[in-house]
Amino acid sequence: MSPNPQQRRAARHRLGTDQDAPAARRGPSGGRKKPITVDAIVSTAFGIVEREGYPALTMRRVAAVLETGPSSLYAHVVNKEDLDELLIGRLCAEIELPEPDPTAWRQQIAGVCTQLRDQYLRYPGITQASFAAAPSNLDTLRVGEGMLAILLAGGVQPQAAAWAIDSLSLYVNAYCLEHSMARGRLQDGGEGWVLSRAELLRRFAALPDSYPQTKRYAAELTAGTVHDRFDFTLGLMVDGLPRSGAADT
Amino acid sequence: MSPNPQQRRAARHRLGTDQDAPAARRGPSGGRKKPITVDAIVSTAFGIVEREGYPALTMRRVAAVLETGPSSLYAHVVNKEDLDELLIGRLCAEIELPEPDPTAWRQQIAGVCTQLRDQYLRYPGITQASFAAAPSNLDTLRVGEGMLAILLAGGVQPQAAAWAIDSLSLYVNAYCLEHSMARGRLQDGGEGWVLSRAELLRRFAALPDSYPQTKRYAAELTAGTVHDRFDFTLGLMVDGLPRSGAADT
DNA sequence: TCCGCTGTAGAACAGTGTTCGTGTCTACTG
DNA sequence: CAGTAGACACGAACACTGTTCTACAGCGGA
Repeated sequence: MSPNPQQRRAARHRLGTDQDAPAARRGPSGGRKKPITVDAIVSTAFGIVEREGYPALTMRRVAAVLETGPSSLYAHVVNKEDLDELLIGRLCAEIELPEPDPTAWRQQIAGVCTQLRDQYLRYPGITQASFAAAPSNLDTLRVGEGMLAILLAGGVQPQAAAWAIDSLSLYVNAYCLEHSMARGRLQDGGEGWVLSRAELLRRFAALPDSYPQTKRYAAELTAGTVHDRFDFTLGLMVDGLPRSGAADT
Repeated sequence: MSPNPQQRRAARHRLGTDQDAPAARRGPSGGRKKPITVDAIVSTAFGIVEREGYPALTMRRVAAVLETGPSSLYAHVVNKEDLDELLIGRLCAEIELPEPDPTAWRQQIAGVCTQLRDQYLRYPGITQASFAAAPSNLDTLRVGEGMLAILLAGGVQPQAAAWAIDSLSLYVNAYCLEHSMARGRLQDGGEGWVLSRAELLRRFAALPDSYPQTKRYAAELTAGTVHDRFDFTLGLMVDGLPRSGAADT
């Protein structure tokens, strides 16, 4: 048997109970010291993204690290899209989901989101892969399940909880995407659109008078760490959720 | 004088009051019926995105529509990134900003967000450009100014208003990006990850027992139009904003 | 008239993802 | 033990992408 990458990928989306069937790797071929496996590909891919950012993650780059040609990867991976999916799968698999505690559901849901954020930011730009990936992956569904459990334990109405998970995931993704984009813009170009706070304030002050509010509240607009904004928005979304009773914290 | 594209782009970010200086186009060169202008480039780019989606927007494609070679574009546009910026600039310029009405600030802010959403969705995938673009564009700042004015008129605390604008813009972008990604996934592949609601329900039902909440609340998770979710999240973010008094609507 | 300048192109370069055909080796089979 | 089937690896190539270099056209001013 030993499935093609296509079959393997389809299995990852079939959402069945079949447990991945290690397929009893035949003998590793020939003179290679280390045979090429899906896991090895994903690991080196993570290394590249962590060191050089997501745009540097090309098939050729991965192949080069593995000391082979690009075509060799296609025996284990359907696509670059497939590789992306594997990446975010492994990333989601490392998220720790707490046992739902009705008295601490806010902290718990924020904790999961923060974990996601930190994982995404650790591999800058990888959120692009997350946006492109279909949401029917088992690993991503696992964290969705965890978040749903937390919200339900907190007494959030099921419909609101379901939609809120979507919104939260989407926001975390977008936040990290923007973050990594800004970072990327910093380190290459650097021709002056480094956006330090002082610089931003100066620019806002130089705006024409048709931007009165922006000029007046420039301080507020540029205030806070980026992570302050993250916490603020999370609070906004979580605190507004309709609950069906239960005591508040 | 007649500025290079580089200078023109820098001017767009300088945020000064200088009014773009039409630069009195010298004679259009030679045998062309229609000379290539920045505006023509942007317009054809919009056409391509509207018809074929953002991934089809390549320099060569634009040049081909203009019946010329790719290199001709670089006399008017610094980069593809620059072209992207011009696109989202024009897109933002077409957003209508209402006169702030303290009694209708919720509807007004939702209206602006919905306008943005519909513009983005009209040109599928163009949000990618929006994420990549630097936020120091005059046109994008204009809608930021408008949103800020609405929120302040509604009595929202300045700091919260400032941060909320960021969050809202980010969410609208992310929503549209996800939407267009899903749309794109539909029309190419189509090998079965069409995610109709019935199909999703079937898949959730087939999940292993380690996903109890997802299985139980599959109906809620798949409920609602995509736009219902949009409205829900907007409400979540807007209703939670701290106000400094003023009567509620 | 001539010079210079601006805008238009063609060809080419360095990348990208992906596929085809071919080799090479292991592991099972007769 | 010999032989074959099949998985694996790989080099070369294709069709793209953004971008740059170079030369060419025609109009302005001197």
